Amino acid sequence: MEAEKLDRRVRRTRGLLRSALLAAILEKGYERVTVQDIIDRADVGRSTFYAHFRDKEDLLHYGLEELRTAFDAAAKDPGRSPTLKVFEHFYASREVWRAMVGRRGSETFIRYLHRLLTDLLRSHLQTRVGQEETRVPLEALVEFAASTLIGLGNRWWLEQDKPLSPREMDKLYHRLTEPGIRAGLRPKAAAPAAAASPASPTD
Amino acid sequence: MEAEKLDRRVRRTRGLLRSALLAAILEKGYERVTVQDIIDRADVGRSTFYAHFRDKEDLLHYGLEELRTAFDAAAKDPGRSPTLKVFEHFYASREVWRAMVGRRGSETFIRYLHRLLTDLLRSHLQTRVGQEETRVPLEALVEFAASTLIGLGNRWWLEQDKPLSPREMDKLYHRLTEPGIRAGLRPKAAAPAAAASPASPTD
DNA sequence: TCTATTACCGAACACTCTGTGCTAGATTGC
DNA sequence: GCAATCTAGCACAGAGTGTTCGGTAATAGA
Repeated sequence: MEAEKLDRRVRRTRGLLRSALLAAILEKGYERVTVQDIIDRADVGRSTFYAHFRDKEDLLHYGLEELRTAFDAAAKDPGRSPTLKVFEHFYASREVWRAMVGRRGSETFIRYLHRLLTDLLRSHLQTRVGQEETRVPLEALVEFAASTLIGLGNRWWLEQDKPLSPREMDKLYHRLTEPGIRAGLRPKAAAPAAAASPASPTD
Repeated sequence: MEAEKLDRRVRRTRGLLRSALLAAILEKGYERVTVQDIIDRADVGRSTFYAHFRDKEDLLHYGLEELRTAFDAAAKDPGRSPTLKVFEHFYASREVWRAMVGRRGSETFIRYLHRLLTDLLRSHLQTRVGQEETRVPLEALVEFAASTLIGLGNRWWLEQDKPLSPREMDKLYHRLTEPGIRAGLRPKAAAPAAAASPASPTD
């Protein structure tokens, strides 16, 4: 993307900083990591750090660029379930995700992730529903899908000793969310028979 | 609870600190509030603060005690939907909740809230399902219900200009989650007719 | 009302971290 | 090889944290 034409020293420095951040996160969790930690670990001068990044968060975003592009790609691929792609990402580097989202996780990061996922799911749901006016505001559905994805995916799934495979997880996710989303997406149709009791009419 | 037998000065100080924290949160968001802010606002000595609370977060928890007891009560009342109670709480002080959970919100706090809600929902689901072995691990369902409650309730609902009433919100919540929960709770029964496509042979 | 107890104040202190500025020296691209 | 660019290292001001301590008030209880 832009990684080619840079001075070798710059590539080196940024690379060092990125891995130092990652290592530090794994060790103590993002929130507790300080710029000091990072530059010590990377063995890079203080001023050098600030020559490249505004602060810790800036560096984080830089390190997460590939993630965003991966998600964007997933959103544009209409073929397969975008959530499976997400779960695969989670699974592939679960230690990192655990450190980022779990107990010692990072608020900043979760917020960032949340935004990525809402963007992803919004565009997915939008193509799915077309122009129809949905029974429930689309944004609510997006929020529903996204928070479940993070909650279930990170706060539950990855905390397990022996997590399900991404595919199974995706299946589980859909089993839980699909009915609700379907109900919400459906245009203004027959009497809903509300929620609590009957609940029968899936399709 | 324990508020009776305390020295009047102690009550005063803690009260001042609690409201100072609240005010500061409303103004700049929890994360940006410093101990300095709090004691300035409360006009209380620095050492006094630390005589009562370990840090900012400790004070927050103290200020949230009533919330916990309210939720505990809701959990023990088998009559009505516990989530409605929660939504009513949210609605009653939406400015605060917005400040705590919204844009400038606090992930520390969300984490805390998340725990409260998982406890609440776990006990609710548990009584509901009894001894049956559920199709989906109960913890996953709890997580599903809780993250949806926070996401939908705080990140979407309260951010609206003219939010639905708590009752409507509760209905919406159930419309989205009930089908999934039902599917997950159901013991190992007949062919599910699953979710997305066939997804058949689960186990 | 008196008194022993308890809580508060304020200021100082050591500490950690942040972000900026500057110069001398090393590496790089060409 | 040489000019351009990057890095190291250090010093600095500023903000915040959490602790300590002696003096001063307010309180509870008799």
